[in-house]
Amino acid sequence: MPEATTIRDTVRDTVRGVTRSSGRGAETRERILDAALSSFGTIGYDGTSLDDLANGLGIRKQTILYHFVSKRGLLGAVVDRSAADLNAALLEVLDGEATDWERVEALVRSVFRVALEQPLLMGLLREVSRPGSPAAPRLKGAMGPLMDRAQAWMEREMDAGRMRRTDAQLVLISAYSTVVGLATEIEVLRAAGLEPTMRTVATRRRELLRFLRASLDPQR
Amino acid sequence: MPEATTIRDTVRDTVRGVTRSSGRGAETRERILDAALSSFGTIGYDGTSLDDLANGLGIRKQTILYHFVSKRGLLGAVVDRSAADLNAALLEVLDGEATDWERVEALVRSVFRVALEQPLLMGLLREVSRPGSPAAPRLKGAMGPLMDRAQAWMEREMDAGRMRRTDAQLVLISAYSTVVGLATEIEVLRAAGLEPTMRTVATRRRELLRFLRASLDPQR
DNA sequence: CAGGGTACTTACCAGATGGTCAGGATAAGT
DNA sequence: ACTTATCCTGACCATCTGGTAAGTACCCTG
Repeated sequence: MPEATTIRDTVRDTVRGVTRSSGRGAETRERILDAALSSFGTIGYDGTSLDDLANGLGIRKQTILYHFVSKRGLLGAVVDRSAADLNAALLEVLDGEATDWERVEALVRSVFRVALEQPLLMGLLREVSRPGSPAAPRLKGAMGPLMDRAQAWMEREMDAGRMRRTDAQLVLISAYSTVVGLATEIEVLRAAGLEPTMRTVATRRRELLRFLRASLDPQR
Repeated sequence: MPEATTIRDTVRDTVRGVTRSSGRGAETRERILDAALSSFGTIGYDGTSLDDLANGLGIRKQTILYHFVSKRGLLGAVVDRSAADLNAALLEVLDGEATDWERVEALVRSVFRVALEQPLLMGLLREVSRPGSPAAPRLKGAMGPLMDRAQAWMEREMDAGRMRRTDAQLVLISAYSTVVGLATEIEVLRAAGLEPTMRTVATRRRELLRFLRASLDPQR
């Protein structure tokens, strides 16, 4: 479509103007990350083309490559930033004053809040937790320390008798995949023409909490 | 890599011999479907190239296109066959003599058995239940009738007072995404270096049954 | 044995993809 | 005014993509 050139240039110049008037450089980087997260999380990594991504932003593909070196680099950066977001949400709780079961509940609520506020992030998580995903090791690297910390905390609780003794890692993975499954469920609901309600999510959360309680609560 | 030609030709001729000596035609079709299921289910539709698929089978890409016309056609055929497998497993139960709650339990067990025996199928399900997947409508078309039938049965049960009155479709979707989530969990477990045990799966199944019981059992 | 259908292949292609390279514009430092 | 670093772009490219066209080898049937 050759006649689109005018429009494209207009868009580009507009964006340019905006970019230039406010802070430089870093802003473009963030916009690329946002768009990439959205695209990776919905149509997937392989389904995302740098050209399309750039066009959607009124930018040339080379700009993306300038900031992130390669498509993989972009994926890595997206994963890193998303993992950092998740980390921040969880650390807030882990550093909070809630203890014992309250803390577990606070963690679950925190994760579900993130899942609701940033559905794109869940989409990315699902895309990335696929076997053979090029970013799987990256995610593991970014989320691993937090997982280790959570696991260590759980094991301390077990030693102190405040938690029932089980395989902490297994429980964590179960919880993780429940949350990712929630993302799947929401998408399937949408595909079936049903808008996901608060009730669906709340049900899942209640289930997860019950599962955790059954696994961890020493009283039961 | 020009020197690979010799090897490739050798492979091709060997395969040719095998193909020709035993049953013809239809066998190749099935082999392609198997490989495609595996590839779509793991690295995804976009990540799968017809050339790679063909090379893995010692076949030319055009053979695939001969049998399935296009890449989409191949995906459609894979989805159809997989849906037929699932349908068969479920119909066996739906046509069986189990009634009421026993039937629900039998259905769940049946699905989990399929999930364990054919993990690839679960991978495909996950790939396909992604929003915007090119095969989503196809899957809906293939599985829809069964879902409708299950839903209708549930509503009859509700009318008869043998099931608690709830949104049947919602419950079905919940159950569906639990199973797909199971696939995710198994994969994440593998990524974490843990072999999924029978216990993990059994736990999930128990949870799903409890959820269903809580939703459907009129006694509770 | 001629003819037609089936299964598969070689040869080829247009378009898209990720990526390279050599700049151009702008702001900041000297 | 000159340099330098940052940010972004146009031109270009090798490779891979799904897909088409034109065969070839084989089997079955009349």
